[in-house]
Amino acid sequence: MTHFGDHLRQRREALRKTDRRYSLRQVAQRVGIEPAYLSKIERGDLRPPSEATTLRLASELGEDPDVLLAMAGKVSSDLQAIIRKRPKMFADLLRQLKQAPNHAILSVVREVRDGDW
Amino acid sequence: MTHFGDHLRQRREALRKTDRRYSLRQVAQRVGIEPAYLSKIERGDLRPPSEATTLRLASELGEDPDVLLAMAGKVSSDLQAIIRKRPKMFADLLRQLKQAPNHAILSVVREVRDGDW
DNA sequence: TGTCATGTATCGTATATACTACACATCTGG
DNA sequence: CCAGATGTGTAGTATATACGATACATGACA
Repeated sequence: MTHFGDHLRQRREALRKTDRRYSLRQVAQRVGIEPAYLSKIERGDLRPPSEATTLRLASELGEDPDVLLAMAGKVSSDLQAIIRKRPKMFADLLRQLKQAPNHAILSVVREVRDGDW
Repeated sequence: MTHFGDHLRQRREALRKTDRRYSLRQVAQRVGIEPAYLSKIERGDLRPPSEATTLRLASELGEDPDVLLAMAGKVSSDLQAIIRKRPKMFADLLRQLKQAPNHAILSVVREVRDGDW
C-alpha cells in the first residue's frame, strides 16, 4: 500500500512530465499552502492535511476526492453526516456489506438507483 | 432535537428512579471520568466526550453505541475503516441511499444478509 | 555565469480536543 | 441533626491538529 505522500508525489510528477505548472511550489500555491508544508507531506514527514486541504489537492491533481481522503485516513464529512442522520440503519448496512464482494455492492447501488421506492 | 447532554441526563435519571446506582457521581466513576466533567457534559457546558468515553457511556446506560455516537456528532471508527477500504464503492452507495426511505434501506440490508453472493 | 525556480530544513504558532484536580454548597437518609 | 453523598463552579493541563515563516542549498536555462 503506497503511502499518502508517495501517492501525491507520484501523481504530481506524472502530471509534471507534460506540464511544468506541476512543480511542488506551484501546486502548493494553487492549493493555498506553503511549499515547505507540501514537501513534508509528500515525503511522509508530516501527516496528511485537513479534509479541506486534501479536497483541494484532489481537485488540483485530478484525483477522486473520496479515494484521496481515504488515503489520508479520513472519511468525507458529508458521508458522516448521512450516517449520523440514521445511525442504526447505516451502521447495520455497512457492517453487513463489510465482507461483501465489490460486485454485490455494485448491484445494490444500481438496484437502488433504478429502484422505485 | 434533544441535545446529547440532555439525552444523557434524561436516560440516567430514568434509570435512577429504580436504581440508586445511577447518580452522576457513580456513573462517572464506573465510566472512568470525573463527576465534574460528566456534569458539564450533561448540561451541554462542554462538548460530548471522545468516542471511547461515549461508548462506555452507551454501555453503562444501555444505549445503542452508534446512536449515541451520532448524537455526539461522531461516526464509529470501525465504520469509517469499512468505508476507507473501498471509498468509491461506499461513497456512491451512501449518497445513493441518502434520500431513500427507511424501508428501502432495510430491504437492502435484508437482501444482503440473505443474499448468496 | 548569474539568476531564477526548485525542493527542503528548522523553528515556531494558533486552535481544538479531551480531559483532571479541587473546592464548595446543597441535599438526603438514618 | 449531621455525616456522607450529590451536583457543580473554577482553574488548569496534556496532547493532537494543522498549519506558517524564513532561510538555505541545489539545479536548470538563457
